[in-house]
Order: sequence, then structure tokens, then C-alpha cells
Amino acid sequence: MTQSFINGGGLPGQAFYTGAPAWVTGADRLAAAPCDRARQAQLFGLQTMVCVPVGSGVLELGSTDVVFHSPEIMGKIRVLFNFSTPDAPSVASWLTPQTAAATPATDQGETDPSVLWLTDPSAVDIKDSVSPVSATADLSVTKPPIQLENNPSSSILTESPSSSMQIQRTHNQPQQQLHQSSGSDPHTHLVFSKKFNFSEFASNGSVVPQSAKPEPSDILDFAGSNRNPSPAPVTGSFFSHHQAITAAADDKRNKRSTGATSRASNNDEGMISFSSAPARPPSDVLFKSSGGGGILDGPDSDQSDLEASAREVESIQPVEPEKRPKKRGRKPANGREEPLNHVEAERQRREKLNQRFYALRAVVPNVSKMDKASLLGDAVSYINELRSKLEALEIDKEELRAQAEALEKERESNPMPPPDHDLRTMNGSGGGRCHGVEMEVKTLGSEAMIRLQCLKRNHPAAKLMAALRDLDLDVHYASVSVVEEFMIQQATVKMSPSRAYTPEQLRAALYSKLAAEAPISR
Amino acid sequence: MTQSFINGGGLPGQAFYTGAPAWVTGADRLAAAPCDRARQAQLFGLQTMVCVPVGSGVLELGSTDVVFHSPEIMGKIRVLFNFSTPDAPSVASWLTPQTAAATPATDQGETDPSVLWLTDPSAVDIKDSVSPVSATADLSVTKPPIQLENNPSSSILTESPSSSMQIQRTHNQPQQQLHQSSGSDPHTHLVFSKKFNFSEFASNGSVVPQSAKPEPSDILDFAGSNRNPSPAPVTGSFFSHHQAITAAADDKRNKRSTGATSRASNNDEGMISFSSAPARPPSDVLFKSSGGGGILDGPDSDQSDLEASAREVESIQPVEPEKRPKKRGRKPANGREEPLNHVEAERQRREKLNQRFYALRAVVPNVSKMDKASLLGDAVSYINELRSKLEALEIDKEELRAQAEALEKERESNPMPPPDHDLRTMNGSGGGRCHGVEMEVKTLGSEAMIRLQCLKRNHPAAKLMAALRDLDLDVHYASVSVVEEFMIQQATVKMSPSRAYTPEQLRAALYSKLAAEAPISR
DNA sequence: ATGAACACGTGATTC
DNA sequence: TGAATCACGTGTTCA
Repeated sequence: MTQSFINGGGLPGQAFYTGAPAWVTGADRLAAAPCDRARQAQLFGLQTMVCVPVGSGVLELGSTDVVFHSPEIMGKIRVLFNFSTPDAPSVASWLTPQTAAATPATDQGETDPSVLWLTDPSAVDIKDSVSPVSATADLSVTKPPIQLENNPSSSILTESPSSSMQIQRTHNQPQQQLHQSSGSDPHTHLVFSKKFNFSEFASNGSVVPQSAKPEPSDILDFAGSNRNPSPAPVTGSFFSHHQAITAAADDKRNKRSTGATSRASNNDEGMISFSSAPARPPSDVLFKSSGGGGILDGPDSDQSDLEASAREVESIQPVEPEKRPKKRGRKPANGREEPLNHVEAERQRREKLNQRFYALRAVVPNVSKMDKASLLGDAVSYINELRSKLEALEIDKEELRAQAEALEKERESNPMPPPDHDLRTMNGSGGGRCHGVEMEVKTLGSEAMIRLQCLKRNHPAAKLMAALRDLDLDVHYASVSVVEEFMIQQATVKMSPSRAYTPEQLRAALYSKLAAEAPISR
Repeated sequence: MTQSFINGGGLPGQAFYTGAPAWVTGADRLAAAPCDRARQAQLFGLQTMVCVPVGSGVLELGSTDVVFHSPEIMGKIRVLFNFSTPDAPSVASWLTPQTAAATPATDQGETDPSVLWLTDPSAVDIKDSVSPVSATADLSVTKPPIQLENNPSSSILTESPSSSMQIQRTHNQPQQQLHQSSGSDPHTHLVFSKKFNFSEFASNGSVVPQSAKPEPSDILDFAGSNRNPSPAPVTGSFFSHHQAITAAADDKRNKRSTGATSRASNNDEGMISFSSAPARPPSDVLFKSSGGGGILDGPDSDQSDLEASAREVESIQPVEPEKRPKKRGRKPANGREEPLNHVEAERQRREKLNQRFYALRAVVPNVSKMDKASLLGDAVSYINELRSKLEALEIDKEELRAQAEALEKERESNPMPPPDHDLRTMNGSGGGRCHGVEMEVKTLGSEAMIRLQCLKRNHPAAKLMAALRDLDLDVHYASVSVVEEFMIQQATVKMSPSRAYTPEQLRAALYSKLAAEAPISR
């Protein structure tokens, strides 16, 4: 981890200390969460963030897709990382209430590009995979409509880019081959890897249990084949949603007639980028564990982990579907490696910029038009609005504070002549309120010792203290303890010399006070 | 006017009601001004905004340049519009104090592209025209280094664009011809027109006095010839600064090797854009008058006036300096008019976007890197920061309000009988009551630890317990001890899951409760 | 040389 | 059919 989490603050810390998972869905909620980590996540385009306490640490999950909480998912997560958490399955603080549920697909369409892409006609066939909120299983089967063809190092060009179904793909990319090696099953490309993040666990200690071993072979194992019966289907179903979407997105992208060079590898000389392939396997969801109390490690720039991961999500998966644009021969004017790098870098820059735009969109309310320019304008005015509001509040507060101070001072000089109701005014009738109350009162001169045991319900401590106050007894010492459903209070008080009670009087007075129902006060 | 200004709010309204001109310099100040109009102005790239009350209305001036206030300028404005304002020459609320003066050129260089351009080597010869704060007169003479040539409809191209002195210009543009008609004096192109904005005055009523007649001929009169001895030199000197800058800027732009087509008109077929020429005369400063009390008029989109004006500034002046890039023959692949329009539109879009970026940069503090992406990120976090701050303040205020209310109520029920203080409440010293109260609140999940130290007077134990009860906090443990005149209380409580507080919230709530808690209770 | 950041022209898409 | 927006590839400029 490149960050440390203190004290139970933020979502990870909270999850760690309470032992209850935290699940936040929706960029807006992420941005609004009282947790910097969540804001970071949202800033880098994540739409869902989950913190699951696991033994000595917290398992952190994120997705650029909107994934809602469901007991099944939690169960699958638990199985996948097979930890034995004592957390009740569906308890905890799910932060995905009505508001989030009220923004299923239409709203996200405004903030999430991947969902936006679904408006593309070429993606209609998988469109139904978007709407379901509980997108868990069997969504992967909606993917096959994208036809795959094997044209190693070919230069096929699609002359009519507007027809969405004539998509051609080259599969000579190394990642592609990895996928293909697992068979022709369309599910096979719905994979995820544990990535480098898991390799950190080795140095972190065994934060994540056994099923996720930090062996590098695990990466290939996950990427290449999903053999294990339980985890693989889980991941496949859990993330197939997003996978399908991004695939569709790529369809759209490649449909463009511009020279659509591949993203993480170049088509014609596929082997060039092979070395970088294992380092960036396709992945939809980021797994990452925050060490419990706060682990200090390398002086990486913070956020970099999330940023890198988020970008990876954005720029890696499109690796597999590829298409030859109409640009025929060799690349326009290269041979050196720079231009391609340049293009890629520029692409990433744009991507990052857009991520920021989405983030900004998420935090700025009332973004009328989805236009970038107006978004910026709205952001500015929103900031100004917030500022002036804040300023006004500051003034208000100052004013109120002054006023309160004045009143306070006035009250001070004006002691408190309360409706002098001392113990004599009170009746001795004790309502049957306090069952099983036990009270013991002893006096020694002007000092008195009081011991009271009763049910902890109805805030007996408040009652006793109020009674002592009303009886004008100065508290010297008091203690309150709770055992089971009982509360035991002890106090030593000093009676005002003008009014000394016998223990019996005191007991009676206190009893009646305590029996009196509480609600009146304030 | 497309907007109405109420009540003396904002700069225009303030100027109108106070009768004192308002002068705001610097994008940051514009953005920070408590005036929507100013923010708009800033949003559209203006750096200076001036509101001069004039009889029945307010004369509004804006400049994309940084123009500082000086009595001479005011005098010239007064002469130019020869109104007889009763405003003291140098009184009023000049909002360009030290801070603004402290950001002369270096600072603006970060937010103003036009100033940024000055770093271009080709502009060194006029660089000295930037630094002076009182840039009024005789700056226009720094302009001549840009050599003007008359090459009507020629297609001269400069092959070595890096040399700043070989700038070639075509003067076949209609605006240029208008300028030339006034003579070869280099001052002559430093003109401004009253533009269409003035034509609105006709319908608005005579807001602006006599010298600015709403005759359309006035436009040509101002643009074509500066006959009247007083106004013309004024305008020339007043705006020469910016003119020089933008000219330099254009130099840089045209230095690029790309096909630098002209901005508001195409060079080769200069006559094509002739029709649009009168509608967009070169102008550095926008003149515009806000009707005093608030004039309702067409349902135009607000901001449109400013936006149009600002964009005009941006896209029009470069008309005169023109240069042929190295692209030789005709335009790459056009003939139809679309591509050029398209390019132009895209340019404007970019321009607008950048304007917004500058605006955002101005309102977001601590923009570490000038990078667009990080700017956006900073904006997001800034917004979140503002939000949480605002939320915290809101809570604070609420607490304070409750506290004040309680005190108020107490005072009411306690019709201040000063002579009544009996011995128990005593305290002869008028010192602050709650002084020396210390509270510490920590939360761990749903559990909270509270430590409170205060004077033992007024039964703070009863107050605390009542407060805990009212806040629905279950007391697990509590202890009260007294040392000297202080009482020290400690308690651990459990928050109900539905109502979890942050430590700050809890502290604020408790504080207000304690302060409010009063003798009345029961 | 290398990478980051930016602006520009261009094609595509949408209304 | 324009107008507006967007994404992309490219060239350029700074460190």
C-alpha cells in the first residue's frame, strides 16, 4: 500500500475497526463519502468501492462499473478469498440506499463513459446486460455476438466503417493468444488477474489468505485458464457486465475509420510488445488490500496505485478486440518507435483528462448539459456558490457565536433562579417505573454516599444526576458501569450545610425523583 | 442588456446605488468578487471590469487585458463619454489594491493566455510594454516593430517562421482597409468601436449620454477615422497595450508551420468575409451599459452578451496581422466552405474550453501544477473540501443556533432579576462561566469516548448525562471526579447504529447541549 | 534523445 | 443540413 489509514477513519479504517464491510456504489456517493480514499477512487473513475475487513487487514475492491451490493456477491467474495469473517452477511453499512438505487442506468449514462458507449448501435445486442442492477451471473453469455476472427498479422481493412457488424479483429496479440489458449469458449476472455497488487501482499504479510497466493504464476493461471470450479465462475460472472460493456466500447472505437492502432500492442509487429503483456493483463476489477493499522512503505506518490489501476482498466482490456482500419500499408511515417508511443501517450493523456472530467461531473450538481465547456462553467459557478455560501455561513456562525456569548454572559451575571422546587415540593409517590432498583444511601456528616443499581434502560444516569442536581447535592465523585442489562452507579456527594438530609430522607427523595418519568426535561 | 441587476447587488448595482465607480482588475479578483456579473466576465476571459455610474444607469467596461485604475483613465473615460458624474475622481471602491498590484505580469502569466504569449521570443521587442502598471499612453509606439506591408490578396509565405521580424501581413481584409484609410500612422489600427452594444442603448433609452450616439454610422466613424481630437487619442492610448500583446500573440500563432488560416476571415478570398466585417470590427474593450434599476428584455441566454463580446475580442483582433505559413498552394482540400468553417468552429470551441479552464484555474486555489488534468483533479478535491467544510459549518451553526435559542428561552423565563442571585449560584466574579471547559471526544466505530473537564458549578454531571440521553447515546461507563473547583468526567458510550456521529459532530452537539442545558429542565 | 503537455486539423456523430 | 461536440492522430515545444 502506498497509503496508510489511521484510527478507523475513512472507509477502510472503519471497516477494519467495526469489522463490518463498507460498500459504496456510484461516483456521486464516492465523492460524497467522508473518506479520502473513496474520493480518490471516484477521482480515478471508479464507480464502486468495497472495503471488506479480513482478519488482519482490509480487502479493498473497486470497479469502474456500478456494482450493487447483494448477499450473493458478498458470499462469492468470501468464497473467493475464503476468509472466515465473523461479519453478519447482510448487516453492515451499505451505502447504496435508495438514492443510489434510483440511478440505475439512465443516470450513470451521464457520468460513465462505458455506459454511454452502450448507446452505440453496434452494442444493442448486449444492451440488455446493462439494465439489471443485480448483474451477477450469466451475463457473460451475452457477449458472443461479437464475432472473433483469427487473422494473424493480416492487414484487412474494413472499407465501410459505418456498418457495425463487419468488425474485423486481428488476434495476433500476445494477450489474445493467452485467451485463445484457454479454448474457444467465449467466457474465457472474461477473466481477471490479481495483478501486481497481490504481489505486494507478500511483503505486507499474509493479509489475504491462502487462495490468493502471490505467485507470479498465479497471474497467468488466472488469465489463461479458469479451472478452479468456484472462484473462476465467480469472477467471470461478477465482472462480466463491465467486460461486455468495454468490449462494445471497443467495437465503437474500432469502428472509426481512423487508423485504430492497438492500445497496448501494435498489430503488425505484435511480438514487440509481448514483454509488456504479462505486466498488464486484462483486468476489470482491482483488488487491493489496505493493511490494518497503517502500513508504511515505499515513498510512492499517493494515488498512484489507484490511478495506475484505474488507467489500466481503461486502457488494457481493449487489447483483445482488434480491427484493421482503412489505412492500408505501413504506418504513415514511422519505423521508429516514437510515433506509436506518442499516440499511445496522447491517448492516455486524453483518457486521464476525461476521467477527471467525469470526476468533476460527479461532484458538480446541476450539470445541465453534458457539454465539457458548460461543465467547466458550472463547476466554476458551483465553486463560487459554495464559497459564498460558506462565507455567509461563516458570518452567520460568527454572529450566532457572539450572540450566544452575550447571552451566556448575561446568564452568568444573572444566576439561575429556577423555580425553586426542592425536595419538599415533590411527592413521595413512586410510580412503578423502576423495577428491581436497588438503592443504598449512607451519610457521614455533610457527605453522602449513594449506590444505585437498576436497569440500564431509560438513561438512569441522567436521572440520577438530575436528581442530585435538583436536590442541590454537589457531586464529588461518581461512577457508572454497565453489566449486562444493569447499570450500577455510585456517587459521593456533599450536602449543602443549610440542608442536610438524613439517609432516609435522601433515599426517599432520590427514589421519587428517579421514579418520575424522564420525558419532561429537555 | 440581457440581464437585470437588482437592489444594488453586484458591482453594477453597487456602482449605481453608491454612485461610486467600481474597478476590478485581475481574473482572480473578478472571480472572487461578490458579484455574478464579475464572475461571468472573468469566466469569459475578461481581466478587468469597470462599472461607472452614469446618470440613469451604469457604464460597464471590460477588458481582456489587465488595466489598472488611474485618475487619468477615469478622466479620459469621463471625457470620452462626457458625462458629468458627481463622483470624486479617485474616491470609490477600487478593488485593485496591493494584492492585485502584487500580481503584475508574472502572476497573470499563469492565467491569461495573452500574457503568456509574451514569453514568445518574437515578442521581446514589445515586452517592456507589459510591466508598467500604469499602462496608459505612449505604449502604442512600441508597436511599430511589427512591420506592415500591403499585399492585397497576395499569397506571400514566410519560409522561416522562427524569425520574428519577417512577419508578413496581408492587408486585404476589409477591417484592415478601414484602418488604412485613416492613414499610415501606426496608431490608427489602435481603434475601438462602440459595436452593437451601443445600438442597444437606443432601445434601452438614453442611458449613455450624448457623445455616444446610437447611430450605426458611429461604428464606422469610430473604426474608420478618429477625427475628434479628444476621444481618439484616448482610446488609442488606453488600449494600445493590449493591442500590442495580441498582435504579438498572433505572431506566435502564425509562426506555427501548420496552415494558419485567418481567424475571422480567410486571406486569399478576403472579400468573402466582407459582409461579416461591419458586425465584427476590431475592438479591445467592450462597452456596455447596464440599465440602472434592472431592465427586462429579450429572453436571451444570459452571459451571451459577455460571451459574444469576449469571444469577439479573442477572435477578431488578430484580423489585421496576417502571415502566410509554409503551406504553399491552395488550402489542403477544400473549395467548399465547410472545412474552413469547421476549423474555425473547432477553434472557437477550443478557445471557449480554454477560457473555462482559465476561469476554473482562477477560482481553485493551490493549483500546484498548471497541468489541465491536475487542475481538474484539484478542482474536484477543492469542491469536496468546500463541501465538507460547508457541512461542518452547517452543523456548527445549527448547534450554535440551538444553543442561542436555549439561552434565549432561559433568559425569557428568567426575566433577569439581577438582585436575586442566591448563594448557591453565587459566583461573585463576572468571569466567563464555561471558561476552562475542555472536551475531548473520540470515536471507535460505534463507540465513543468522552472526556469533559469544567468547573464543578452548575452540576455539569447532570448536564452531561442529560445530553447523552438526549443524543440517544447508551452509557457504558462513566466516572465523575472533582478536584478543587473542577469536575472531570469521563464516559464511554455506544451510538445507535442509525445515528453515528463523527467526533466533531458529537463534540459540537454535546457542547451545545451542555451550554444550553439549564436550570429549567426539571 | 525522452516524455509530457498542448494546440491544431480532421472525421464522425448527434440533434 | 448546418451547428456543435467529441475523439483521434499529429506536430511542436519544454523540461
